[in-house]
Amino acid sequence: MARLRSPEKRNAILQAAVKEIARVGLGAATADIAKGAGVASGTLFTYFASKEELLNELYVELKRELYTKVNADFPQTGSLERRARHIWVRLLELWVASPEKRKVSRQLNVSDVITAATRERTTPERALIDKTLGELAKRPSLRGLPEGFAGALMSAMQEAAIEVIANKPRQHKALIEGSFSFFWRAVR
Amino acid sequence: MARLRSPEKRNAILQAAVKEIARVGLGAATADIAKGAGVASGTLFTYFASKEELLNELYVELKRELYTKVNADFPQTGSLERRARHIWVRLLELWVASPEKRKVSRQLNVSDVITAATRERTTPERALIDKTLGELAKRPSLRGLPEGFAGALMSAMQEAAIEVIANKPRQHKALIEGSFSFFWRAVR
Amino acid sequence: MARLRSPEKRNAILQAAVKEIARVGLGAATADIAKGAGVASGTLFTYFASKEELLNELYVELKRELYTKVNADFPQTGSLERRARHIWVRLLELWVASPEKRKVSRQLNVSDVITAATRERTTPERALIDKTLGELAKRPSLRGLPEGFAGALMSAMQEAAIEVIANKPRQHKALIEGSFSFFWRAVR
Amino acid sequence: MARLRSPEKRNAILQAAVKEIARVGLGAATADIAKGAGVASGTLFTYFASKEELLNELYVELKRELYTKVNADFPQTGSLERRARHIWVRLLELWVASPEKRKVSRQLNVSDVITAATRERTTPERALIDKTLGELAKRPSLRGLPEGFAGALMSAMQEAAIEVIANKPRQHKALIEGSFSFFWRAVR
DNA sequence: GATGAATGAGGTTTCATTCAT
DNA sequence: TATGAATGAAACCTCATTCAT
Repeated sequence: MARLRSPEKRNAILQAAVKEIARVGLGAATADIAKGAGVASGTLFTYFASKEELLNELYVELKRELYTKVNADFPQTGSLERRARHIWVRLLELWVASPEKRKVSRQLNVSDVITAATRERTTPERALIDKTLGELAKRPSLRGLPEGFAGALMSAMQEAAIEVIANKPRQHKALIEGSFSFFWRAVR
Repeated sequence: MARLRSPEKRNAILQAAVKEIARVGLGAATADIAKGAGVASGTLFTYFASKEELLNELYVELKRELYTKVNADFPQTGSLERRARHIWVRLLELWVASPEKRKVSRQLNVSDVITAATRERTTPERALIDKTLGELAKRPSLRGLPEGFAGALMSAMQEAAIEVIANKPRQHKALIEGSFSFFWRAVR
Repeated sequence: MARLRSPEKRNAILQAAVKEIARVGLGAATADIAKGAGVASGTLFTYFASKEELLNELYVELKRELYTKVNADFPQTGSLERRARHIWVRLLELWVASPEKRKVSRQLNVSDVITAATRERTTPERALIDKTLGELAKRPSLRGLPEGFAGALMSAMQEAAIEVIANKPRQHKALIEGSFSFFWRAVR
Repeated sequence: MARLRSPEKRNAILQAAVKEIARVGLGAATADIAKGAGVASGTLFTYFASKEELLNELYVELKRELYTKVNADFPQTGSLERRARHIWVRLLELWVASPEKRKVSRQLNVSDVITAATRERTTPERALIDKTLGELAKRPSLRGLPEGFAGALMSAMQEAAIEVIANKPRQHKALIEGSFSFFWRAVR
């Protein structure tokens, strides 16, 4: 048997990609990513057929990690507010903890490299979030606005929050709570 | 940059940059932008010292155009709601009308090419908007949250709105109004 | 190269090489050839020390197969014409039957990968053919022209014939016969 | 006005391509070709959009040069034999004079890089040759054999001749004449 | 000032070959 | 022996920028 493709190496490449892209943008050279991962430049392409594929896999990995952590100890039987707060708090905490990953996520989001198929791959992990968002969308405050608005809204408001929180990391706990209060005031 | 010979040519280049960047991202080749503007590839560099400068100038130009149109017939003596609605409606209308410009703005925003100095250059034109946002920030609903949150919030919620409106261009008037109602409900 | 474990695997690699080279030229990747042969990419190098060696072995194999089939039921005691016709017909039939092999042979012939030593390795199998060609060269029509011309001539005229026959596979029997008549008219 | 694309540079690249391809085959690196032509590696691509295009242009250039020289002082009113001999002699003389070009031509011919469209581009220059070949094809010796056979035949027999002549450059005049005699004996 | 050919570093990707398993 | 991941040198091509015209 030959050496097997190791998940460690794959992860090292993905991590190095986060670092490099956070530093120089999506134009990050695959050679630099490989070097950052401690593998030869060609090795990257045994794990990802092309830079495009690497970027798409990175997107999935980043989202999955996020959603997995949100899903852990999710208060499924809790009130709508409790569930919404859980999502809000978890996501913001994660973003505060890994600003690089958030930065990369944003770059991937606005670029056109991420295919629709790739985006779909993350839907299973989003089930709990989507269900909560769905309930939110039926609230009187959002009725009449198109489906999808609730989700876009939450993301957007979190973006706003994180932007501000990033500048005041000391108070992040309070700001996360405060921003949720505002959000909840709006949608409830 | 020295004084420029032909503002028309400069504008042609900026317009072509919007088209190209909307099409292929920030990696757009300066040669293609020049061709799109109907000038020689070298000419671009007599108007902009480097691609980086072109991008920064484009950012300023885009923001200025936006703010200028918001400032026109701004209801300075109107109520806070009236002024907030004016800003909301104008910005969303402009984005609906020029999706390419919005796409490019977003790309420029998340990338690191735009310097702090460049961002500051747009503050004068933002005076009326900032004043209104400042008043908004003092509302009870936003009190306790850091300065800047109101602005970030508005942008964010508009992002959410535009995302949804872009898919239903027919109903854009109603959706702009509906999304403002929601926004106002939250902050008032 | 040491003695080889599995002649089947060796043959599979050579066959796959024919397929791949016919498809994409001499630049065919060894990894693709290995895959086509159903072996691992590294395995190829236990049978052939290098790609160059593989190509040289392939050349020999192709020629040997050709000559072996020509030598089978060779009319050794027949007239010069009979023997010449036998060679002519057999070779053209084989080429018609395996266009891929012929294509590969041609590519190998014009490239510089095939060494003189390799070419020499096929001489034993060419004995009958060379003897016939030698007799041909002594004909009045070819006298005065250098040794080797007869052989080059036959190959060349067959090339011309096959080129045309390839486009009319239905009539190949008649065309093989017709082209031989012409050839014989020339040299007899 | 900027520097204009210079035919000299284009020719230098084509010549360098001949040298390099004759030396190492069609796998010749574009960078080496550029260096051989005394231009920067990128410059090659302002004259030829891709290596493929370079190869196709090279094919045309090589054929045109050949045919132009054959067409010069072509004995249009001469007998069929005279015209055939003219073609035969001229082509072989040119091949003897430029073995590198002939080698490259052969490589291009057997590879699949040359498109049908490219081949067609050389037909105008082939008019005189084709007309002569057409008359040849109507000779009793070739009647019954498909159209195109005469041309393929001449090329092929010349290939055979050149193969032999290349080894005896001293006697090339005599061998060219001798080989034509043989050819003519066959078709007349 | 305007032009666009020239430059060459740098980008992604391929591939023959090696070698740990 | 067989495997296929790992390697890194090239390969082709792009592109921001310069500069002769």
